[in-house]
Amino acid sequence: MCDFSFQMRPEANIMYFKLNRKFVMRLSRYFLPLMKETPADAQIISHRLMHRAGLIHKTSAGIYSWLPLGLRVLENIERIVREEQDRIGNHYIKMSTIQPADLWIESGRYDAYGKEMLRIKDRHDRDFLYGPTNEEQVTDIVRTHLKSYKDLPLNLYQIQWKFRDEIRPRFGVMRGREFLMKDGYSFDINFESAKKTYQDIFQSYLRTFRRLGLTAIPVQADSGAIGGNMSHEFQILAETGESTVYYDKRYEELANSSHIDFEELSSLYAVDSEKHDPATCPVPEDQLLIKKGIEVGHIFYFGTKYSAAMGLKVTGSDGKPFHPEMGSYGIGVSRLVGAIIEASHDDKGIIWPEAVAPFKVMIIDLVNSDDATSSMGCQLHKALISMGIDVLYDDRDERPGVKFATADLIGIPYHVIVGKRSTETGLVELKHRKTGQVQEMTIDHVIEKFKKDKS
RNA sequence: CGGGGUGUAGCGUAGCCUGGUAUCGCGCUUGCUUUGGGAGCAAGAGGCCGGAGGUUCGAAUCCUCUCACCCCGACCA
Repeated sequence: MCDFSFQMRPEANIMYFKLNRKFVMRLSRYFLPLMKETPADAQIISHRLMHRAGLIHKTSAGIYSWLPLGLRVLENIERIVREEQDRIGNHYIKMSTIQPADLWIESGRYDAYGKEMLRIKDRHDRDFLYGPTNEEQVTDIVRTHLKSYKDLPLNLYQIQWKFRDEIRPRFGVMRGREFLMKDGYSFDINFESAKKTYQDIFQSYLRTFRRLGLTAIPVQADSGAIGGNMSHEFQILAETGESTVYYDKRYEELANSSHIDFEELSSLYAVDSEKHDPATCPVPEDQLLIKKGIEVGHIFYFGTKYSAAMGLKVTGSDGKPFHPEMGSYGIGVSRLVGAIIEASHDDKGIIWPEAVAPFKVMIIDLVNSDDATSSMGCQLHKALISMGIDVLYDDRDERPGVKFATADLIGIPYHVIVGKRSTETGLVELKHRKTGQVQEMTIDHVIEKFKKDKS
């Protein structure tokens, strides 16, 4: 048993001490309901793995609760998305999930939205809805507080739960009815400024997805009556994707280059199967890639559609009121958890990209009963935690095979294996989940390695 | 919403056609042995068979209704 002198309640199934803002996570006390067998209703790999690895619990069709390990991933994604939003000067807000129907009647979408919208009545028989999206609501907020062109451009975003009563939810969190989404809304003084905003966000999205360990292909999407290239879907490539993406080979090199050029990227050919026409496709056949994609982001410019319908006006520099130009920008945060697994797994389980992994390191202590061995695991555990690294310590009384299988299944990027041999040689094994590479080294060496990683 | 299918212990399942109060595996509990890739033996705990009604001496099984869930299609971050 790993003895932390400052621990309060070793038996408690709670986080019980805090050091450098990291908590001790002993697997024997962690709430991680693993499953050897897959629930019969899970069809695709990410859904199965999410259940088996104890990430989620199904509440109802297309509605999930997030368990500790899954929530850590969800919040890591959320954090990265926020950091990238804040970096380009967008403002973080949180709108209510429940909205009055009146707002939607104003925009004309209350009837247009149909059964996908979850409609609710309160005790006074007034009509409300659980928000499927928030254009009306944000427009309402802005119209009451925004008065002058000097307040523009403005971009408000939130990360909030939404509900769309899909006819047929499927694929777990990838097509749920309740889902967590980053939705942002921009307000600009004119088209030129709106275009600049759009481009900034386009680039920011590519950076965001890259940080999440993904390659996203921005695919031209319908921009309705406005036309032009002012609507893009961001697709990440995975065999189980629902859409088929046709795109120029050059995308992959450009998307991975250090600087992102909007004009260059958006001029390349990338469309979905509906838009692809071999007759008019400008890309030679040997340079055209056809892959399955999962849509994880969608951005579009829609001009004054809502500002006009809902009477959002500000005073211009000429003293006259005008309707700001708007756009909206979504990232499917909860969907990304599934999408990342689709893009990154093997037959043993999940392989988390480091940036979103629930823990960075898993210490696999093979012989807990052995004092010397467990103290090696402990020593490392304490050292890594004090460095601010998230560590999950497998101190369970289980056989080695079970521990290895668990570590592989839940996909922690680095495994440190402390075994009987370690006490004799003073060496532990550092294993990289993704490559399977194993190196023997001393504990100090492991600590050094992660120190370097951090800097 | 149209078409197809499934509800039996926490999970995966047998039994249903041919009615007689439920099978097996995993997991869980206890003990002993084991310990570098999901251990072995032994002893246990756990199920008003999705729900309601009906047929019958008797229903997991047959009939009717209902609810939930899954798959294929059209829609969507």
